[in-house]
Amino acid sequence: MNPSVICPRFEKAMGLLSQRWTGLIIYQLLNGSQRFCTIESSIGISGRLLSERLKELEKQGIVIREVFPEIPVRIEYSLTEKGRSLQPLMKEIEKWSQTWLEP
Amino acid sequence: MNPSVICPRFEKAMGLLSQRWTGLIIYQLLNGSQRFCTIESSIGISGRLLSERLKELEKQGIVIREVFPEIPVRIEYSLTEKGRSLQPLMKEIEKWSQTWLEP
DNA sequence: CTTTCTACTTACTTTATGTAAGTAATTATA
DNA sequence: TATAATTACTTACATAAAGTAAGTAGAAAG
Repeated sequence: MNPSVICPRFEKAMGLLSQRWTGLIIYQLLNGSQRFCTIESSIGISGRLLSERLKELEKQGIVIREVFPEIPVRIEYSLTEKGRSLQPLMKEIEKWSQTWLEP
Repeated sequence: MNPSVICPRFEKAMGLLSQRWTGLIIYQLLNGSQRFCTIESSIGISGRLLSERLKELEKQGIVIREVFPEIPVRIEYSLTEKGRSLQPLMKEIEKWSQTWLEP
């Protein structure tokens, strides 16, 4: 692998999006904060990877994990401002897919 | 893996974008048609994967491969209309990355 | 006649993803 | 009371995808 010539920020963004499940998790969270098992069943990811991805997205400042100390505890994941700012991008993907892909 | 509840077209589009290198190849080809080795060195992908990705993108109708029977032969890859229609999406990624990521 | 270039392919290693089961705390059901 | 279910994970292992390096074939250049 040779060094690339493309803008490093763009490459980084692509690196994020090109990780499996990352885009779908963000897309799903654009509907509002959600619990682990809700995300899991809505996009069909396994717990193992969802856990891994959410940690990574938290580290990137895209997702926040909130613990509500009720009984039983409730844990919710939601988008930060940085995460929500991905909405126009997601809309573009939606638009393109409606125009150019079959279901 | 459970069945997902997300729009299948959106999922398909995400599946495309979330394959490593695919986005960068398309981004690169938005600058105009290019030869194998040019794409290879501009994004830093290996020949093995570039070959694989270009075949897939051709199958998806996003890229066309053209052979110019000169001596020596010249082979160029370019975007179809479907491929070029990804430009607004790419611009959004660019925009987001400029605002929210560090290089 | 050996090296270089282009557009690949093949063989092999490493990393990522998928699958299944397990855990701990709590709650619901028979 | 015992058993099953729920939530938010983790662990262990199998398979698939990606990375690395070398090879190939045809042509041209030194």
